[in-house]
Amino acid sequence: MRSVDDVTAAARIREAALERFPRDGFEATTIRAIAEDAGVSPALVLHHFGSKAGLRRACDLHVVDRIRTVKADAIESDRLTDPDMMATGFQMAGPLMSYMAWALSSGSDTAADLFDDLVAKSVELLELAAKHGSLQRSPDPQARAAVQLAMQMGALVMQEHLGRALGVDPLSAEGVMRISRASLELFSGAMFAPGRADEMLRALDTAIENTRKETHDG
Amino acid sequence: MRSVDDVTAAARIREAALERFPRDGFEATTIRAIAEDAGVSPALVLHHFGSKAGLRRACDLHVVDRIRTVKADAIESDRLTDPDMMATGFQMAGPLMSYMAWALSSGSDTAADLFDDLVAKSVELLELAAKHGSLQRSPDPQARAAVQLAMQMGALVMQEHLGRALGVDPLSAEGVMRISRASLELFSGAMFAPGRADEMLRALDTAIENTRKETHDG
DNA sequence: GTCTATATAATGATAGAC
DNA sequence: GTCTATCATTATATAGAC
Repeated sequence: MRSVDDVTAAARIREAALERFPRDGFEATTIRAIAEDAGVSPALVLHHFGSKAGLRRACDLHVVDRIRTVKADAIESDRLTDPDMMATGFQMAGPLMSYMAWALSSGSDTAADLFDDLVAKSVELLELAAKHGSLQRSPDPQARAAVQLAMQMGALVMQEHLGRALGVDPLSAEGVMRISRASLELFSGAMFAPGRADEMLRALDTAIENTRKETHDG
Repeated sequence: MRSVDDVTAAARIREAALERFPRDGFEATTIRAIAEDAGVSPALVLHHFGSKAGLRRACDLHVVDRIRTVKADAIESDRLTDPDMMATGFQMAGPLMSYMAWALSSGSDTAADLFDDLVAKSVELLELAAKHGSLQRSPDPQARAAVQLAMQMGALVMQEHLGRALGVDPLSAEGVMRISRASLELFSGAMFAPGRADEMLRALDTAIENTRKETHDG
């Protein structure tokens, strides 16, 4: 029999750290504070995780592992509709993704590995969707996937500011809706006057081509 | 007569902090390290800025002030073409914007104020562009502007991962080009099959409408 | 597994000479 | 304005009892 508060001390410690690290930062978070949150002594934290760095590594691994599972399930079960993909960062595994975004922003190797894997997976899936005809191929699929993921994760890091600028809790139903809608609108090209986007894209491609020539000449 | 390295000690200290804070984090950066970078004693850092927090505040204010100036100039001189707006975070004031992105991600009030101002300014400019016909109005301009800015700033925070995933220095000419192009492609709707984006947008609007009804009923 | 007590090290900050 | 020397605090981490 195991109630909500009756998990092992190690798990409680990890959960406390999972909440504190992103909110206060790694250095600013003290073992003492985590111990108090978890209702244990500071020494027990070290006993279970060896060091503060060890605790962080355990948190990183835990989150990354759960995200991998969730993603694998989503892909398996074909629950990977496109609108979901856009809003995925703000829904579903909200806290999980928030931690992941923080981990990325503060230099976690474990999170970096997952980032690379997610980009690779996204490139694969995009290629699949292109074959199926629901999405269009990019001339630089790697860059498109990486930039999109960076933007999603980045927006997650900016949650606080997003919420304040919009006057809503970004994780509330209304917040998620407005942010999802705005994301989709941005990614749909609805912002541009018809034809304008393509025109700009071509201009940029020309500029890129010129740069490449210069590089090869010089 | 004033050579590059012969600026005032206070300025050297500030520049060192400007580089260290985003790279190592505020807490992880020691006054001693900054002092060494600037070639002065730790005590002089405190003498000029009062405290570590004071030094950070000085950095925040300095960066925010310079960004405000740059933005104002850009608007004044009409150098605010749309492709520039997209890539703005990665070009021009690269280091400036990188610091700003870090400041936002680590809870700077000063940076938060600028964020809000930039969103407001963007809403204004977008409305102007809509009148002029080069951009289209959004049903939720505030959300669109805020999400776009959050994504740009967020991508900046993710620079390191972007660079690694792409195999290029994200601030090199090639890196900026590829990232800019991918951004533009994403924001142009080129990813979606024709009609698909509008369809999804309508579906989301219906969902939002339903949520709103439920909220008013319940 | 969990605690109390403590060692050790590093940091922000101060005092005061020059 | 700039330094040297030092204080006071606080943090991680360890030792060892229960």
